[in-house]
Amino acid sequence: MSTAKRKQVAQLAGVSEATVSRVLNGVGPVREETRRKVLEAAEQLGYYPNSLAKSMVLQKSGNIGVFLPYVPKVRLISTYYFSEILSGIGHEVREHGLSLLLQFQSPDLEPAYSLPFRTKKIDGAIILGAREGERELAAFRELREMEAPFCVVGARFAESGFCEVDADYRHGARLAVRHLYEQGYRRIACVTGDPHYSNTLDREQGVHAEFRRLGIPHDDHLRVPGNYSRKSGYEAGARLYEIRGRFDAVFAANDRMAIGLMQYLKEQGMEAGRDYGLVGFDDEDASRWCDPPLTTVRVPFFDMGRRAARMIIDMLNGTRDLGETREELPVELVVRRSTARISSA
Amino acid sequence: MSTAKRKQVAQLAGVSEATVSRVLNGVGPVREETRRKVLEAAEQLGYYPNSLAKSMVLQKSGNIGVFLPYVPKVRLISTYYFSEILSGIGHEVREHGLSLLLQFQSPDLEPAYSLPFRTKKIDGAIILGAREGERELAAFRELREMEAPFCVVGARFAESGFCEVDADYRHGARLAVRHLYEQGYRRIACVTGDPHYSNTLDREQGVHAEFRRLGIPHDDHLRVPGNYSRKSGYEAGARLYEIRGRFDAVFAANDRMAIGLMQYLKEQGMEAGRDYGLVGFDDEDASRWCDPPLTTVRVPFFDMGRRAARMIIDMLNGTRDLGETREELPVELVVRRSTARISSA
DNA sequence: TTGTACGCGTTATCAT
DNA sequence: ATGATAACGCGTACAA
Repeated sequence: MSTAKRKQVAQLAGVSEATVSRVLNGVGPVREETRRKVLEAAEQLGYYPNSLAKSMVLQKSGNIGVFLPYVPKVRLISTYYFSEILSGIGHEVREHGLSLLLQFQSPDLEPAYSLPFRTKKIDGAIILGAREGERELAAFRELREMEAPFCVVGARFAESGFCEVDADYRHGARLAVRHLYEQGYRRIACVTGDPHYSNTLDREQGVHAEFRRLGIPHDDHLRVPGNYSRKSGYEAGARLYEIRGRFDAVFAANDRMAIGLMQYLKEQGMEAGRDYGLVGFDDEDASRWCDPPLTTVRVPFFDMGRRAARMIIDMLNGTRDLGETREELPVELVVRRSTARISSA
Repeated sequence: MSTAKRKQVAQLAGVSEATVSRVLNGVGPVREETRRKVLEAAEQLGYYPNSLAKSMVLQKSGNIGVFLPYVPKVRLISTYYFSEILSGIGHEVREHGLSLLLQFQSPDLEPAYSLPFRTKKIDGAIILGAREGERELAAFRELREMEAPFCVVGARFAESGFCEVDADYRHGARLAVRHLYEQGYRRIACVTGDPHYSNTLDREQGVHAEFRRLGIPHDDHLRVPGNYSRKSGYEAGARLYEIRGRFDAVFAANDRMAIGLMQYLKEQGMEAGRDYGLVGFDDEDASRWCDPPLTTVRVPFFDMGRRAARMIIDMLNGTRDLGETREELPVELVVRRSTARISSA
């Protein structure tokens, strides 16, 4: 392993260690010739500064922690979502010389956000997939009291004062419902998501707000609970099939459920965009190529990641303070064939 | 932020700093009462050891780097693959007190595997999505010369001496072809993947080996190049449709392409499992719920991640040496409806 | 069983 | 423009 220390570079260059640092960090005045000598020596010795020592003296690790929730089936459920956000974070963070330290959450333990801060492993944190509840809240309060820079992505907390980057789910849901309405659908069923996430409620509120605006009466039979898995969508399909006379369209809280539902109904001979309207949420990859392609609401996960990273970076630079900042990125309706206008309207 | 140092704990407990360390690290003999006092003091002060200082003196960062390849559309192409492997790594690494440092590769730059080693940011590395070619090879040789522990996942390098964890693609391809044959298919087309990856060749070799064994003649028209994207599969579908009389089944080098191809042919009225046989590779999520569900070869990405992590951990512990170790995890044929036995065989 | 003292490789301050 | 030197917070011989 390379084992050249600053000391040796200094000796070879015939200068002091301090000068070596100055040259390599580009600080302070340095005679051009000295500079050259140092650079040469460093090059020759294959010297690379030890980032641990650097971190030590600077009192910052240079990493930002990314907390991934424990989902029994991350692998099955939220692949798309997290990959996108992570890519966004990585994209933003790359040029700033920061590193990402992945933090996998443990199953039933309390969320352990503060530990890596306490041990100085991370300077800031981005928290993904936070759920509602007192436990999360307590963990966040702790972070706030420590004045630890952190940003929650994809969740809203009533008692805020936290930094949050989210999408405008409510508006997205309204767009979706409005679109169904404009396509001639009137009896709109709603497959909801896992109630542990704030954005599940957001979507539902959006739906109902738009119902009110459009004068669509509320029908509790048309509300089917799901949990964002494809399976739960499939099962929702089954439940709705039993009352197929009562709905002519479905709003599903995410694409996976929409696709599961579409599949069940297809097995019963009902085709989305022909026998009923169907709109999903997220615009994940599969939505473009399921059959028929799914109308959905595009959520800018990648940008959410970027934005969150940006915020943390700013906080670390002192450019932004840690206080409440809730940002909701806009979503966008993506119209595909699953909501073709019904002829018999 | 928490700011209690070891010194204060020592004072409060009325012992020396060394003793504090001994207690907290559980080394050396310590009188039980001393132990208790120290623990109490630490608790009371909210003391957490500074991992930077610790790393500094131990000369190891405690992180292992995970290199993600630069793929213009990671987001579209390889989500499933990487999520799985990453989860596997995380799962294995969690209990060992190691952290994962994500390393996003830059576009056209040389692979920069060695830098984080040189700067002591990581103690070991897991490299994902390595491509064939002199550049990668040079980068790996450099690591080897540095005696840096690293493990390449999902790739094979002829000049090895590297540590590699991979899947038995060749065997998987043979299983797939054999299955098609057993289902009565005889004229098997082959949609290949991106030739920059070693496992692309592996699969193709497997196919041809099995062709030979079964006495299936080689027909170059039935080989359609793809690049693992769904789009390329769709296009392959178009090409094959033009010569639809000449093939009765398709082996696609991954599921995404298989699904794209299935989609194109469906648009032309050809149904997989009825009008032709279709088998994919990977067993990604979507394969279970496309229509018809796709017969495919399951690749244990999650386990590959675990295994790679395990190897690095062992290397760091000195339990395993850095030399050549190529491990190929077994794959498994998953039969679904896309290869239903043809009736007219 | 416990304390003393040194070193890990930097950055940054203060002289020079 | 450059050189000493003091931290940074911890592990660990070695001494007691």
